[in-house]
Amino acid sequence: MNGKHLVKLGLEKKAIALAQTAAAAREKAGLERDEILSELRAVQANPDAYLAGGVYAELAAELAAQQAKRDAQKGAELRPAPLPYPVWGEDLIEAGARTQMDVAMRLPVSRAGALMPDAHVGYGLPIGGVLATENAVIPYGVGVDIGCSMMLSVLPLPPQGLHAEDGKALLLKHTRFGAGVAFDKRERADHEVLHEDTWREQALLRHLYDKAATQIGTSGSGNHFVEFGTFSLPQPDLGLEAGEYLAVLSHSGSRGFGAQVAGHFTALAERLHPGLAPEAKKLAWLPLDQEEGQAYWQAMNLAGRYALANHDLIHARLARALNVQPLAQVRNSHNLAWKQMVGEQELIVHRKGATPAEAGQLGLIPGSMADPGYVVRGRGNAQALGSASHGAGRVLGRKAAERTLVKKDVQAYLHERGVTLLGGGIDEAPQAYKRIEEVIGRQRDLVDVLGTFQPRIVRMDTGSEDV
DNA sequence: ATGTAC
Repeated sequence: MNGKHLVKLGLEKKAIALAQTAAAAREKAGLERDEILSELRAVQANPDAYLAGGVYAELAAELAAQQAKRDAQKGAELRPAPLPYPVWGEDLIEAGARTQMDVAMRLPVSRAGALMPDAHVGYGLPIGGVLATENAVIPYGVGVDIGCSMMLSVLPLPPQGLHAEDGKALLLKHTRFGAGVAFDKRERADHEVLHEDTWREQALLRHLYDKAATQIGTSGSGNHFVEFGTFSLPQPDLGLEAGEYLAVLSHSGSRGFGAQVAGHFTALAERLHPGLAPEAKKLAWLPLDQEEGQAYWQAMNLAGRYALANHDLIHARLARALNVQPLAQVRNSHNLAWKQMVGEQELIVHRKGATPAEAGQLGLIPGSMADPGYVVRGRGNAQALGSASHGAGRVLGRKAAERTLVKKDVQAYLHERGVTLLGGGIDEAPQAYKRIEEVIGRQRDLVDVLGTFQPRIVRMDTGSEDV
């Protein structure tokens, strides 16, 4: 018996060495070469039957591992063509976002999807993408800012009840912006989310608890904001009379805590799918029936609750400072995955920059620092998987905005609309966004508009170049 | 989006 006979069986290097050892033992036991080759074929055909023990056990283990790897590669193969998916506001969507959605719809775990009219390019799934998968959750299908969300508090005050200078002072005192920011220990608020047992159920969560506790109630950077403005309600709704109210609108996420959860599980998902095609690398998933998928699901939902807790504290501080109780509140997450019935099947519906819009569900779709936000009620459109856009969507990337836009034009835009801005970079200028009126106009079959919010006093993080 | 290290 020599290597050639084993190569002919189709064995690889490591398996050949193991087969040679086993074959030598069988020769010693007095078997002929043909008998041994026949035994080896039997091991190859069904390695699992030889795992328990005997001369072929090690070879069988190697062959079984190779088979498992081949199965995993095969399970990671993309479909040759994307499953079809509907698009809202196709004329508003750049080609790159379509290309990304096409790749997502070629994943073997994908079952349905939709693209919202604010869609633009992101990492993995495009922003404005909705993707339903079977027994799989994709960390980059949720996004880096897990649980990123909106909240509105309608206050029992007239819109003119707060002067710009007073509003500015309140925002400066009660909100915190910037990467890495936290409240001083003295000012730190508590929230029930910090008392959940969940934090103790994973090493990662235990590790991130202190960061989460120090950053709770803060707003972060990028497109996050807290603003006072005028809420206009043309018809009675939300338990309110029609009219105009002073209101607070916030956009915030899960801060450093969520970002680290996202980073950890994205890396884990990529390691689990080494055979995934390069264009789909950032769409690596975690099987929900395995430990890794369960762990992400638990951490993701905690980050979702934590993000909403941030809003709770922001709104509570401002309402308390004004000595009022909100008349009504609306909130929704727009970066998260949900278990949802799609047809007859329970699927994992990822919304990455998409507002849940099941029939009757309330949601908030902001425009920009100076454009109106919309308070909406979902229409439960099944083709959109019960979703709508999460905002206007970028028309210029951050760098393009910095290159193209001029401070003076942004200031004029703000002035025309009577908006006072604290912080805010040129990369967040209204001109960097699609026209929210058009984006809303493209999704009349997804949501009904019940009210609008016009920003008046806006706080954001200081951008690379201030406005 | 985060806040550190391609």
